[in-house]
Formats: sequence, structure tokens, C-alpha cells
Amino acid sequence: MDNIPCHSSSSPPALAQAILRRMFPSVRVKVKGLDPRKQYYMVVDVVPVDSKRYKFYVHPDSPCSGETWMRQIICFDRMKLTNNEMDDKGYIILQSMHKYKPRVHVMEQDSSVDLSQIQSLPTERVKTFSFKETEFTTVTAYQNQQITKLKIDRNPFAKGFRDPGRNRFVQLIFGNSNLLFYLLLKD
Amino acid sequence: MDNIPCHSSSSPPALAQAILRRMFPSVRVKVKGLDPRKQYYMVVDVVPVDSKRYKFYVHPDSPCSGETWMRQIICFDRMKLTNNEMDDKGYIILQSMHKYKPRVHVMEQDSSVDLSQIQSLPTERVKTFSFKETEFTTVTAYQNQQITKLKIDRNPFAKGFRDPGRNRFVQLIFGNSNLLFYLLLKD
DNA sequence: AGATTATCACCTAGGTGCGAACCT
DNA sequence: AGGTTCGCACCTAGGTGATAATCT
Repeated sequence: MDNIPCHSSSSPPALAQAILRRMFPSVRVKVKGLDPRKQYYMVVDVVPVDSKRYKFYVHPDSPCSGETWMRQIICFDRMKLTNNEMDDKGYIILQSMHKYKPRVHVMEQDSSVDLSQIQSLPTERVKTFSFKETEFTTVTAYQNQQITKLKIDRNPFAKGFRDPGRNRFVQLIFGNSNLLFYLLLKD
Repeated sequence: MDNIPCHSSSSPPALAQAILRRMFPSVRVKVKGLDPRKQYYMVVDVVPVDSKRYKFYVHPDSPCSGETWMRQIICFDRMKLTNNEMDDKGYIILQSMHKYKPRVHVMEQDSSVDLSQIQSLPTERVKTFSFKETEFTTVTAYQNQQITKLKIDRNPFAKGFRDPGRNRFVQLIFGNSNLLFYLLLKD
């Protein structure tokens, strides 16, 4: 009757459920100039537009050769944001109603560092990138109907809310864009 | 209308579809005696009961500290087997109607090796384990009604085929087992 | 004849915005 | 009043064995 369980660790009793969602549109980057034979980690963290640093997200393909990373668009679409400060499952913890900006870190592999354990990223052999265009504001309920429409029209998981008629408008905005970072929640 | 695509690489035109399934029950191991601070990869490959070596599967949490690995049961339930020799997407390629045995490799991290690129595993700083009890026979259609019943009763994805009545028998076999490897396809 | 492939209904697993309920 | 949480219907994505069709 019961199945064969297969969990990585026993889940602690969840307190408040809070919010836990993917970021959409997700962070997508293309890299050049890596040493094809060296190993790198691709990491994203999210920083307040003013002060200190928050938890980061390691791309699940990490570590991987420069050659492999450069051959593709690197997509962090499984990265998850939450407002639950008690969290410890690898999500990025943010405060609602604050303004943030994602950063991408290209890290050469270092055997002495366990990325799943450390709190803050190393500073050596790391290149960091971020773009002003990707600033976004966190919310628990949408404040702006255009954002809602954008998400419904572009996120495959929100297909159930789509108006079969006119989604031309959104295509106009994003259709010819070469940006690999898209605008995120912006009110 | 169209969504924002997010693929790791452009998929090549699939030739023959062949078979592609997870292994169930999956390989599950518990490790002791690692250096809690060193980094390790956990890897499985599958070898014929007689001759040469086949492609391997790196546990997606790799690399990870010895401390972390030892704290949990390590479960390779996402590992996939196929009989499609043209495959190159990280699946384990096996020939149908042959007898195989999975092996677990505990590998200390080595910055100079990109596991996603190499064809055969390194031999230094690697410990390899396998158990006769886990030998199994590959098939494309089940030959043995007991195996079919075992899979239907224990695999959550096969719930649709379950007979709501008597699954006591399977519980009897597996219910009090401390084996971390379960018996696999065995006819 | 016996092995393999293709398709299917039926699941698990989990990502959406909505709207009501709940805080504070 | 305004921000947050919860349950929901509706999706995507993908893992099952059964069955029929196909291959060799």
C-alpha cells in the first residue's frame, strides 16, 4: 500500500506556509570568454537595491566546463523566491514590498568550498554581473494589471487564465527583444 | 502567445523513440566514514554481469560534503535507463534481455575532471560498491506477473492500475526489510 | 512467434492567478 | 484599509502498465 519513500532528508514541520514561487520571467544569461576546459559554477543571488546580501542559488548544472556553459543560454527558471525567513531548503529569501536586483556570479571551481553549506559567496576567482534593467519589486498580490497580463500571457503554467483573443500587445513589447534579462515585477 | 523558451540546449531530431524509463525500485544507499569536510560525487553505473562498462549517472546533488551525504539516504530515483544507443542525454544505455548490476561510486572531488564530459570514470580517489542482490534483467515487456504486481503496488506512478483489495503480499516481502537496495527486475 | 515500439488513460508532482479569509 | 495566507480550479511536465501495432 505505502510506496517506497525516497526523500533526501526528513522534512521539518512547516510553520507558516508563506509564499514560495519561481521567478518569472526567469534569469537567463549567455556567457563568453570562459576557459573551455576549466570548471565553473553559475550562481545567482538577489540583492536589495541598497544594502546587504541574501542567499544565493547555484545553477543545477554546476559545476560544468566553460565549453558547455558557453554553448547554451543559461536559465535559472527553477530558482525559487520566498518570504519565509525560516526557510532552509535553498530558496532565496526576500521581503515583500522591497526592491531587488538579481546578480549572476561565474565562479571557477574550488575543491575546498561546498556551495551548499557556505553562507556567503567567495570573492576570489569570481566574476559578478548585474543589470539595472532587471530590478524588480516583490509583492504578495499584484499591484499592476499589466504585470498580471504579462505573466498570464507568457508563463505556461498560467495558461488557464489566458484570454484567447488579444495577446498581441505583449508580443509587441517582448517580441523583438534581444534582452536575455527580461523586466520582472515592476509597478 | 508563445512562451518564453528556456531550454538548456537545442534538442537534436530524435530518431527511433526506443524505451526510456526510470529504474524502479531505485538505487538507494547510505554511506559512512566520509570526511565531513571534503567534497564528493555520488555516481552510479550499471555493468553487465560479465564484461565491459557502461555510461554512468551522477547524483544531482553532487558535489556535496561528506557530512551532507552521510546525513541522508542517497536516492538515485531520477536515474533513467534506455535501450536507445544513439542517446546522449545522460541516460544509462542498456541492452534488453541482458542481466546487469548497478554499482555505486563515491568519488572525492577533483577540479580537473568534468564528469559531464568524460566517458569512463577515474580510478583514483574512488570507492566502488555493488551487491549481488541487486542484479536485474532488462526487458521491454514484463515476463513475470509477480514483478508487474510489485511495480504496480509500490510505484506511485502506477497507482492507476492498483487493485484496491489485496496488497498484503508485497508488504510481507518488503515491509520489514532493512535492505537499502531492493530487489529489482528478477525473473 | 517473440521482441519492440507507439499510443493511451491514468496517475504523481508541482507551477499559475484568483478570490475568500485572515491578519494587523 | 491594506498586506498576507489559504484553498482552489486549471494548467504543464512527466512517470506508469496495458494494449495494439509493428518489426525481425
